[in-house]
Amino acid sequence: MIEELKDNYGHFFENELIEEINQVGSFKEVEEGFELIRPGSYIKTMPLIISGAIKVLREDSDGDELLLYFLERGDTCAMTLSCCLGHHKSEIKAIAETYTKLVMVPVEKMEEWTTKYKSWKNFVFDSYHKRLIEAIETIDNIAFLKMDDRLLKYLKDKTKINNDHVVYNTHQQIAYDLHTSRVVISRLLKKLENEGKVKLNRNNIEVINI
Amino acid sequence: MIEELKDNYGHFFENELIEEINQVGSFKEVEEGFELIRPGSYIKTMPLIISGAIKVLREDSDGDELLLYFLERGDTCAMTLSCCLGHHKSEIKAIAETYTKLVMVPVEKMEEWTTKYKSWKNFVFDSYHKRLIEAIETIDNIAFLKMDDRLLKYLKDKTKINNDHVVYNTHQQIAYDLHTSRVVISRLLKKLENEGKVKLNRNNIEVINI
DNA sequence: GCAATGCAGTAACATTTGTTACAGAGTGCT
DNA sequence: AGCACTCTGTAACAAATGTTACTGCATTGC
Repeated sequence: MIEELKDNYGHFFENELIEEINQVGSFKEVEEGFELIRPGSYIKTMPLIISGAIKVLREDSDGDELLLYFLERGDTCAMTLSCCLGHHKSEIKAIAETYTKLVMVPVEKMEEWTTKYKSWKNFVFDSYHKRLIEAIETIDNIAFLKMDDRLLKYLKDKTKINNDHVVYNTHQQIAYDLHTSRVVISRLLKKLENEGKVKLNRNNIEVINI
Repeated sequence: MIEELKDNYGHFFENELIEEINQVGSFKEVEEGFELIRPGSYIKTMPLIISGAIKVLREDSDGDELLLYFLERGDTCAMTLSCCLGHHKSEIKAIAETYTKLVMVPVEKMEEWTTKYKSWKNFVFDSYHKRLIEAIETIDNIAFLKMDDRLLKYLKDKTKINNDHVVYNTHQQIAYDLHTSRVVISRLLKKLENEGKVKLNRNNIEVINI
């Protein structure tokens, strides 16, 4: 585990901190679709992502969903951070987007380290900043973009995150993430296909040129 | 100034910190409508709000606006925080919603204090958490609510922030905040009036029962 | 092979939101 | 009073999005 920590967090963290993470953290591998965080739960460990990707969703009281953003290697979940440090409930849901490797760090340590290691404190501040920016970007998208542009952006993000120009999703799944209906997504995808930007297959979408 | 600091931040901060804020901070009073932060600018001082309210907006490249949230007594601007600590550009615009009293703290101190005072570090973490939550609530509103509910929520927030059941705004101003058109707001307000929830006057809206 | 199931395509329609245009009422100024 | 200006109300229309219903195709399991 220590090698993977060094590779992914070595430029942020001092060696001592890496060693400490290695001692108290537990290594975890999860399959695609694994639910890491459910809304309303209290969180006792914090994930540091080694590889893979996690998608973070907002869920409203009716169970309607909306994709907030993706987390990647080197990221951590700011909501978990603030839940741990502030002892609040989770407001979000996190699901493994791909097969993902994580190191889980217990809450108590996190707080201790914000005093002990400057690099950890900065990492925490930086994570907050990034998540705040991403939340605001999500607001931009919903508020200023129409559904066709949001769909395009979604496809772009997916291909980037998964490093694959084919998006293995049904129209229904995309509709959930963007909080709209399957019919709307099918309609817009068809339009994109006619424009030569994607090729539609069963259960996947080839992104050609966007 | 020190009395006002003690009254508003005394429960968070140690006396020494209060004293230090008093020494290095500068007191500032701004009129309603004063632009505190403009997007793209670098920020060199951080505001602590003593009294009044500030509205924080997102602006897109076309100059379209969207209200993100209000800040009140005891709050600070998380975006300023992260801009200062991370030395990024501002992504938002902040305007005094009412006559507002502030203490402006220079950036250098802010960073120093995160190490020196535990209460300051926690205040910073807590501010981040609150802003992240509010950004996510804004996402909820835009994504899950229709315009009529968003308008209702806006009126509620305004009456609360200004502590006045009359909202002194033109329909056009509300339309800017909610990123829609004046006609839409007029239409929906008329509907609310017919439902007995508001009373419409020239340049103001009496909130009756929402 | 055949039934059951899930997925995608499409039409027809409803609703919500945005746009344009214009009228009238209130306000402030001279 | 007369004028310019801003604000609000309203109609008529356009566009975007959401809903329902039905079709056929591919896959799976029997």
